[in-house]
Amino acid sequence: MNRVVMIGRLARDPELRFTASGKAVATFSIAVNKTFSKEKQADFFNVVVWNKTAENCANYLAKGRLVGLDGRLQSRSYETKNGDKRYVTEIVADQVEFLEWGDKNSQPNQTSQKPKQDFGKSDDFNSADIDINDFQAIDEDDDIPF
Amino acid sequence: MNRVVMIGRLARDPELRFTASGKAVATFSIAVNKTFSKEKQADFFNVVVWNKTAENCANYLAKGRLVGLDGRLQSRSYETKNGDKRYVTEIVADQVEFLEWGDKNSQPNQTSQKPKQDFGKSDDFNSADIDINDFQAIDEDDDIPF
Amino acid sequence: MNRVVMIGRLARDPELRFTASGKAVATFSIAVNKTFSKEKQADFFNVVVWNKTAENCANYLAKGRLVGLDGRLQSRSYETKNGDKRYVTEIVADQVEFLEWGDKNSQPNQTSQKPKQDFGKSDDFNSADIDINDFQAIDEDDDIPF
Amino acid sequence: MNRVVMIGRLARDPELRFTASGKAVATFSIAVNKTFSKEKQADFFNVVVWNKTAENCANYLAKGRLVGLDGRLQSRSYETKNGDKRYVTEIVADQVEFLEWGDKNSQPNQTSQKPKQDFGKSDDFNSADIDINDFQAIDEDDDIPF
DNA sequence: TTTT
DNA sequence: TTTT
Repeated sequence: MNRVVMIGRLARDPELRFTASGKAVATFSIAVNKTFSKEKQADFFNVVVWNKTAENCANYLAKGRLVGLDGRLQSRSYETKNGDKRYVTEIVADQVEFLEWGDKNSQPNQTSQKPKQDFGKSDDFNSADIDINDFQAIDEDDDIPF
Repeated sequence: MNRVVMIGRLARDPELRFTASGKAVATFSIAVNKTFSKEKQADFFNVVVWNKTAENCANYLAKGRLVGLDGRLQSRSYETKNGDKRYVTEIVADQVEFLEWGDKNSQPNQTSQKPKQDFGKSDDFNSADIDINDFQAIDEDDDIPF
Repeated sequence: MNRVVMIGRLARDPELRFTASGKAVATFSIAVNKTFSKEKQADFFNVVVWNKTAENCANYLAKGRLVGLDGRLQSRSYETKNGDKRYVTEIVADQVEFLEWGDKNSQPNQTSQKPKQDFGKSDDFNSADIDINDFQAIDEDDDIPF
Repeated sequence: MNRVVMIGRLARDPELRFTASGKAVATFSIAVNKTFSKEKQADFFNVVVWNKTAENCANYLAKGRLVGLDGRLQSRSYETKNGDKRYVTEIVADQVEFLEWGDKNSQPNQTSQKPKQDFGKSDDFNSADIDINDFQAIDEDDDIPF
């Protein structure tokens, strides 16, 4: 069991890439305000999203937008250029709920018309077709993942 | 909102320290088996526990024991000796459920007599008395947190 | 371990009551859209909130508002007037995140000025001062809880 | 977003049934100890599990066994024989982690040999092939669901 | 490397 | 007894 649930704001625009096998991956980072602090501090986490949900994030999210995430935590290691191993902990979200709407470049507007399909709750996530090695494939071309 | 829930095994014995203000902090790392993999792979995460729960973890947990964790995710940055900033993401558990019992040095034994108090579900966690700066206090004396 | 996390809309205005010992309790129900359905169906759940968070809900939430909930699930039984036992499962939320703002009677408006204090993340929830019998106290005066 | 995570013990043996379309459904109830109580009280919840995970539960779980659940909360209504509507809230678990092993009739034994496949983390759950009407199909033949 |  |  490994479950992570968050509400936070994108700290930067999502970045969309594709694995060797053609799968979409979006990455972004999210700012989650700390509960127990008066002075507005936040925690920042890296988020990875796959498949159709990744494309929806790339098309409909932008820096500053509020989202709900449901997924799992993942640890990954990679080599720096000077050869040392670095460890990264990131959220792999299988559901991204859009809490503010608008297209990528407009101002967030919650009362704006949503697209016909509900992109916020992507039901196209199919755990069966996830290849755990796809992310390594990305690392081959592009060695600093974040 | 920021919630993390996991079941996994301690990858090393808990380490107990105390902040300047006398608060107990235990740290350990946890191995969580990946769901979608035949070859037994795991994700490893760092865990921080405070107060009485920290002491219970130090007294009753050891490498290999199975635990359930309920808490939040936290990001923290620290300086390496050569002055660059490094980012760490860790789980701050406010509840640790012991799923295998026995004292620190014995073999895990689930049917063994539990201690009179239920240490697994520590109800002494009081969010009000957490000082967000305590962890910095630790960093002053001891600069590589994990 | 017992954890529930949801995002949904209030299906009715919150109702605020006080226990014999003077503690505030708010109850409302929440509609959560089902993920795997084209025809917009929802699940409806009863929610209970205590203390200052209860008062904030009563003051700042209304039917239709979007909220994030973090809490636990609780089962409770009560007697009907004709003497049979009925079982209820409800969410006891210790954190309510307001995802749309405005006062109780205005239209939700996300870009509206928030109150100075952050009511959405109530940090006044103190598990230590919850008396598990308070809810029974309510039931004495008022025997159909929802 | 709708997420429920629990650790608890089966309060009765799982019951296995099949929908009209041949899908397996297991139902059982789970006892989860309340965190804030000295006198061992528990909350009881109904749990529904589908497909291969349902069959694994029926084969490997029994009253008293400890499990971790990860799923969502669902509300459902049904008619009593005398025609009034009754509302039920239950957990639909898409992952069941077996925390004590042994076959259905033996004593739980955590150190016993696990089956070759890991039944505890069922990776055969495929959201795409869930038919939201299957449960109604059950209700037709068998009108008191629990 | 950070959001309202 | 139900929300957008």
